[in-house]
Amino acid sequence: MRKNILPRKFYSRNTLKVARELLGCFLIREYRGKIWRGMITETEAYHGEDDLASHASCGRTARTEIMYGESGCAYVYMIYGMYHCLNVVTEKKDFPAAVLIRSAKIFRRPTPKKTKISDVYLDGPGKLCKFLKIDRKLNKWDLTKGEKLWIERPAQNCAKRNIVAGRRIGVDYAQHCREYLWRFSINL
DNA sequence: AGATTGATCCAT
DNA sequence: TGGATCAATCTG
Repeated sequence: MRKNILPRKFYSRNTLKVARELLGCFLIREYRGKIWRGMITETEAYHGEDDLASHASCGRTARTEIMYGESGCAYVYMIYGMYHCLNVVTEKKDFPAAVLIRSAKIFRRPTPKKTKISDVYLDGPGKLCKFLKIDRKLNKWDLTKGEKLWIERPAQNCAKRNIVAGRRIGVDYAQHCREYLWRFSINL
């Protein structure tokens, strides 16, 4: 049981590689006795202090400290006063980086079982967190523990097929970094 | 294109 | 302590 949890060494690598390989992985949320399970379909990489789109571009603060911390932990922040965004910390300790989980397809029934109830496609980090009851209480949560919130390996590796790369969303202020093709998605 | 909404950060 | 800023979403 739960032997497919992504280990810390998965996260403790190059952020772009992690962002690509998270596509097709299963995001799992356990909350008040219920378990939601879904496939990650869209991610964005935020990598290093040189990345002007990253919160870490201004260095260490109380808020960004988590991005410098142990990989495999959640970085959850509130944005625009209304929404939360879920990120997973990557790279070695003291290098600030994370992958934003933007979209996922949430299964409303166990995967193999055919059902008339449609799955939920959560396109957008705010909607994703709202549906999965993810807020700042999960900031700094260790995703390798396999409790409350974790990620499991995909049935098949999507990294080598069907990945679309594009500009990151909402980072027009980030000068030349806005051009980076650091957003990755797979078509369902 | 505008309104919403609150944590964060830094200059007072 | 005040105000500008913001990796979003919905409405029209």
